[in-house]
Amino acid sequence: MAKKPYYITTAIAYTSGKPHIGNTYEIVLADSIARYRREQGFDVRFQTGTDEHGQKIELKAQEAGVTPKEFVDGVAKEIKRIWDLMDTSYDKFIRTTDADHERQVQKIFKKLYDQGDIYKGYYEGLYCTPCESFFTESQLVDGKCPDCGREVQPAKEEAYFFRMSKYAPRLIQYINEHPEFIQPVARKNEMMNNFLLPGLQDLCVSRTSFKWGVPVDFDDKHVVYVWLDALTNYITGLGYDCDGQSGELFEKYWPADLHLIGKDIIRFHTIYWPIFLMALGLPLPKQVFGHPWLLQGDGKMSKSKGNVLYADDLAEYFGVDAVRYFVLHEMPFDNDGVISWELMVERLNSDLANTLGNLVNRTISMSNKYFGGVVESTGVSEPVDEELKAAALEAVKRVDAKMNELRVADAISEIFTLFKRCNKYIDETMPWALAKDEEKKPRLAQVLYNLVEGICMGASLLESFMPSTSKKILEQVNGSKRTLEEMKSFGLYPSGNRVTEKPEILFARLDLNQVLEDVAARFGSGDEPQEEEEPGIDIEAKPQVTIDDFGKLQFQVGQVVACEAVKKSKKLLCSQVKVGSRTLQIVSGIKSCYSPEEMVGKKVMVVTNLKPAKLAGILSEGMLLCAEDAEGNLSLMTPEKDMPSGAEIC
RNA sequence: CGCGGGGUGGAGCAGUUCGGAAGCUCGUCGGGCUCAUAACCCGAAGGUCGUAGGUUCAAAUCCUACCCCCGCAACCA
Repeated sequence: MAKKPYYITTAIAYTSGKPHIGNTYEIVLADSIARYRREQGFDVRFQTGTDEHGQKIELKAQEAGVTPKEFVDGVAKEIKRIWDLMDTSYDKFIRTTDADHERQVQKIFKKLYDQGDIYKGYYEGLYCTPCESFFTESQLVDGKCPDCGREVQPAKEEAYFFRMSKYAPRLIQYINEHPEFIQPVARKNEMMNNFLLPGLQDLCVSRTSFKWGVPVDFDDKHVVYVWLDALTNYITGLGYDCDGQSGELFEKYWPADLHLIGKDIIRFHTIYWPIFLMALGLPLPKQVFGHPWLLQGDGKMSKSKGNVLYADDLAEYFGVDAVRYFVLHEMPFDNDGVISWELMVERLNSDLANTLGNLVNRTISMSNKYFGGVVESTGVSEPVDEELKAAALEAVKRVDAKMNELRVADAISEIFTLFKRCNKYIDETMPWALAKDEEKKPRLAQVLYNLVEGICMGASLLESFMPSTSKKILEQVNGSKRTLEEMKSFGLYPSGNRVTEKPEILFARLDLNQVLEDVAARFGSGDEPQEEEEPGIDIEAKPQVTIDDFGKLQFQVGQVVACEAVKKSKKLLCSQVKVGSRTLQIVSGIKSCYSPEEMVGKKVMVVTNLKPAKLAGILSEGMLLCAEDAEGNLSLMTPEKDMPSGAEIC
């Protein structure tokens, strides 16, 4: 019987920088699903890759002083390295700069244009010529350019648009008829109510403002903008050809069974992507799962304790499988998960070292101690054996059920429930007591056999999530990896097999305080500022100015006489600042670091000749000067000795 | 009234769709055991389920109002 195809994709990673643990989570999650589907007997194709075009990359490359292509080559290589390090079993790593992808994007664009779904129009807005940027009415500050403060003119930029509205009714119908299409279901209403039902806007699918993209081949001023380029990777990666010359892979694997993406881009995958596909006359993917995010600890402890987490750093510290376990286990199904050093150490010690590692270790030790490593089934059973057996068989079913719902974290928990049951079984049967009585040796043998069997089944189930750990355990107990089919029965371990003589510690316990010290030493300065080696921060350099330029600015000491939070704003405080005989109203984005109460009475450094502007609807007549560190912490500049309000700073 | 997510024992979470005895993991405390990685097993303490109303025989769950936290958007002059 031919295997059923199963096509799973991750979102392609944007090559603007090194992926952190949150990005890595997605590929590991996809990998565990892909591996499990293979277990279930599907012919799986698993695709991931990188999204490499766009203005941001053009800029980043410029800053780095390399060509965009050189820039993305470097980042893509890094991303691939991390995906490989994490032991992910993808079949295809597509890059949007791949020649065949680019060519196909052009053809698709042309086809959609020819059939009237894409039309040339104008992107209208208010344009600031020096900044080369469009703004909407609401973005303007005081009717001026928010970046430079100059006048803006209504202007049009030529652009191609996709006629979304044409397909909206069909999509609405599709979504209603396929309740499983958008996962988790809660997101479905969000999409319907916010975008589809109010009426879809046509989507701008080209840009002329930057060059780093797939050129529109019949109009070379334009490059294809983001979504038509990025989303189509799912089909171009299979060798789709819109002239009907698609390859075998495409015929076999499309439509995709699962697009695994972050919840932030659900809209693009459940609205624009299906509509593009409809326009191409292709079937829609069966399911889009917008997974939640993995957050890094709480904001406060973040960077100072080295909280910018990268998969490779973590893997080096904990091991690849431990990191896979952390991200898979900490991520609930539809809520954001948290990851922090404390939590990782807790999981490592309690689940991986204590429950699993120690179970394997003690079982092998006993086999060696009592039977020279030989594991034999003697058939001397007791009722308690049935409970262990049931737990093992039950675990297989439960894992399967959870995986079919994509509840990966729950599936792993089921496996660990089995390991815990094994530990309990040891206490119930007390092998060390049996060992004291020569007549009970056959019973003792059976107990150990049952344990080894339970471990084999657990280890086999673990393969999708922690592949190398699974392998290591099976090697140590000298068992073979079971298929799901084989795991319908308990007792397949070959009686008389010999376990390893020296069990290797699978996961060593770590001391939390030691870890935190290491982390502080490695990644950050820790809580106590280390005077001798404060790294300092570099910021983007601005062009040199003359003394005359400088002279245009007026700085004075001011005293805050009143201060209140600006309503409807999360960052702004509005202060009344006495400068000499004047009182200026100044709005500043410092609410995160200063309360209105503590502001009152402070002597501060003020730019007093700045042209007034409105912020959040409130007039601001100056600017309070602050120092800002890399984490966004602010410190007001105040005179080192007491100075009267109005004193000039020069 | 910008959009969205969330508030459940010390920590992290499940449970809320479709009301029906507050659960899991970790931590703490007590006990057991000694094969094992100071591990494993058992037990206990600990919660006004954000607040205030309402519906109901019954509310963590449904309704109303409000408070707080977190992302994003917009202003961070």
